[in-house]
Amino acid sequence: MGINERREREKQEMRNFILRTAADLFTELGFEKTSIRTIAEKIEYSPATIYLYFKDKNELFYAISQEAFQLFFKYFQTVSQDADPMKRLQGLGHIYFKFAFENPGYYDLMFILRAPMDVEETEDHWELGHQSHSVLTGLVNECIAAGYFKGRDPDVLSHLIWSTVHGIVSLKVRDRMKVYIEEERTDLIYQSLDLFNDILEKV
Amino acid sequence: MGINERREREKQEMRNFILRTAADLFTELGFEKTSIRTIAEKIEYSPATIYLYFKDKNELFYAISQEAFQLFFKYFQTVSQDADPMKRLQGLGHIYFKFAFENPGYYDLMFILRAPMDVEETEDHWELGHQSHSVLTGLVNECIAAGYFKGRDPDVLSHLIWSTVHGIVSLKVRDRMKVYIEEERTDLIYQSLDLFNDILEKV
Amino acid sequence: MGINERREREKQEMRNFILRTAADLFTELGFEKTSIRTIAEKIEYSPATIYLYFKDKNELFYAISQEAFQLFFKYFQTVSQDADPMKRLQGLGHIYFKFAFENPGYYDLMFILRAPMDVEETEDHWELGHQSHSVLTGLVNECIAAGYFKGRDPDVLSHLIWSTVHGIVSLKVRDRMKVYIEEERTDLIYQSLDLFNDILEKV
Amino acid sequence: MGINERREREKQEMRNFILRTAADLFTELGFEKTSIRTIAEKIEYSPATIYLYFKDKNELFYAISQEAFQLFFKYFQTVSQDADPMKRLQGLGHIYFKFAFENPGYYDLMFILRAPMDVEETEDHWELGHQSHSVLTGLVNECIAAGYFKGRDPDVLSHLIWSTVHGIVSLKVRDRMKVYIEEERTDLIYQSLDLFNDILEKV
DNA sequence: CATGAATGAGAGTTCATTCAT
DNA sequence: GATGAATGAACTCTCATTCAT
Repeated sequence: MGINERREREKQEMRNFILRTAADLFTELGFEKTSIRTIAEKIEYSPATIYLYFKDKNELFYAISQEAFQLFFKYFQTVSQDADPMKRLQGLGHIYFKFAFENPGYYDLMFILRAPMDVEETEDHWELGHQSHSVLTGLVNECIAAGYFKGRDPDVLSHLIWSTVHGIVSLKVRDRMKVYIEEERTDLIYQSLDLFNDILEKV
Repeated sequence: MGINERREREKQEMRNFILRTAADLFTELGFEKTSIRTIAEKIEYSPATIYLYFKDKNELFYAISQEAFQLFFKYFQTVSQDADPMKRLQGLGHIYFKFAFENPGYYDLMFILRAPMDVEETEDHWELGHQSHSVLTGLVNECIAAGYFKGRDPDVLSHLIWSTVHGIVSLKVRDRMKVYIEEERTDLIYQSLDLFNDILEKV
Repeated sequence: MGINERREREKQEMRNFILRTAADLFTELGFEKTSIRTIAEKIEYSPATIYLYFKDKNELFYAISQEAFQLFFKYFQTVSQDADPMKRLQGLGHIYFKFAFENPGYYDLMFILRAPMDVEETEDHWELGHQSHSVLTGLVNECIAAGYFKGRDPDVLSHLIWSTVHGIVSLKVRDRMKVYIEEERTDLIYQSLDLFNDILEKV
Repeated sequence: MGINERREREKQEMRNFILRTAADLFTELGFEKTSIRTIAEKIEYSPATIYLYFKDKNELFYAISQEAFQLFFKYFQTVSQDADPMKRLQGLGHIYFKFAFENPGYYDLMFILRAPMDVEETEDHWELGHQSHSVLTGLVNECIAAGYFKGRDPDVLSHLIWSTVHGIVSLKVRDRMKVYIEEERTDLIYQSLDLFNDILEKV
């Protein structure tokens, strides 16, 4: 058993190693331009080796996506402990930004990329996505319980909030801010978020 | 003369035909996965034919993009004549939606796709984009002049507004609304927009 | 009749026009890189037009070759009228150089290019080549009659002479003089020819 | 170790196999008309395989060229040990012929083909060519030291000698001896060389 | 477990050539 | 007589994937 366990562990480590490297490359080069060979070169193994750990590029893609959602969820756990749920909700936007700008490759994968979704795995694949989303809806509901958002539908609220932060992030990530002066773009992003958080209190 | 005119017209029609088809395919498959061959097959011509109308894949991409921005701008012209600029601004969101959902391929190309921007054309290429954007900033400024958005920065406002509608649209277009019940998604989108428009008055 | 004649004449003129242009391009770009389209563009006609005057690229190639040999022969006619055949023979080398360096494209075609010789025309195609060559052999024989080249075979002599000048020219034309200092190359060529001519008298 | 050695050897053999085949095809069809596909077909491998051994068509070309110059240099090493440098110089011509007619593909590549020299390697690429050439200039200088070639410039001499043998070889290799009777061509070549060698003593 | 070797399929692109008008 | 439109065949090159060792 001990031997088998160690083997299993080593196998997992290798898998993770590949995963991390692939994720880095996705971030650096984008999905389409990241080839199995590129990954193989970076991990200093042969392309064939990758196929020992992942059935094909698709499975690799899903595994990375899984990783991404896990990390995303971890970021969400760091939400402030403030008594006021509105404060926490406002902080969540900043956490979202942090994740997106620290892991643009993951973000792309999770929320923008039109990926090969032709596999069945879809069910449990979104599991972690749901969990993260329920952090948001949870906060929205807490806000409502605390007297905010009077008369508003929580689903609509969560959707609007998500859409807004996603919109800000994805215009940036996909380089669509050319109408704004280059030096001011980063500022603009945070000002927009702050403005939105401001408004949130008045909704 | 008549002959030449007809020829010219036919040539333009063919060009448009290719353009439309390519845009559809770009939408369906993404830029990288849309090959000249795929387009050729769909229009039932040989790949070489496409090169009679476009220098290379890049030029084709730009032409589509150009078309897209033109159409986008046309949509923007239909903004209501309401005396209250806030009403007009609120209407603009609906127009934006209309464009996006009636032309999802174009939308993708314009605001989501990571495209080969390695060409020099960049200057005039974004011209129409700028024009459309200034419709938005124009309305925001009018609103300010009319007493709305007191104390707010117009650039931040326009960026937030754009980001929000873009966020709503792109989550939909890129199929990232799986956390919401399928039948309610469309409703949700419009409710979010209405909620946002609502809020706008209070900013 | 008059009409037909004029038509025939015009047709010949067009043919020649194409021929000249093609020859220029061959000189400029080399055989392989000269496409029908390139030629068409330069003459400002459509590619299809060229096929009205030449069956295919091969025939065009042969026609140019024909032209080249004609011109070559013309150059040879300018050989000096010196009483001493040795002087005339020595002058022929310079004429050969003149042709080669004034018409490097032709020279390539005639003496270097591995051309599509898959056609039957071969018989009369070399006719003019033979004529030019017999100018050389004629002079060699005259030299022998005048007492030069005692005990030497005229065929061997003519072949050696031709080979030598061709060797000098083709090393230059095909850019194989890199071992010699760039500025001295042209000089070297003429000095070698002069040296060879010098030697010739002592053979 | 033994395994790795064998693998390495096999890899080299494959590389050489491709190299030889490509050289043959370059000879037969010229550089431009020799496609990767043609080579692949001839070696009965897929086109992609060639890219495992050579980065691209250019590198393949350079590798062949390299090989060719190496072999050429080896031939030159076999020059006779005769005390009289003139004898050795005269022998060099025969060695040159031997190389050229035993390796016409290589010869073509080295001294005739208009190849894509757009790469930077040019410096060390001609290294071996220079070395071979200095064998020639060395002999010429020895001859001068021994009292031959009185009053002649060594550079001009070496250039003339090279040009002459190159001229003979390249008229043959490029099939331009149609003016001479087929059966006598080979003889003619050697007679011209002998005649030239003869003359050399009198220069 | 790891990989070197190989490949089929497909990418963008160019070109000589044809043919209806 | 001239050509616009079209194409089949060819090009170089890349990539995910397989398999014997």
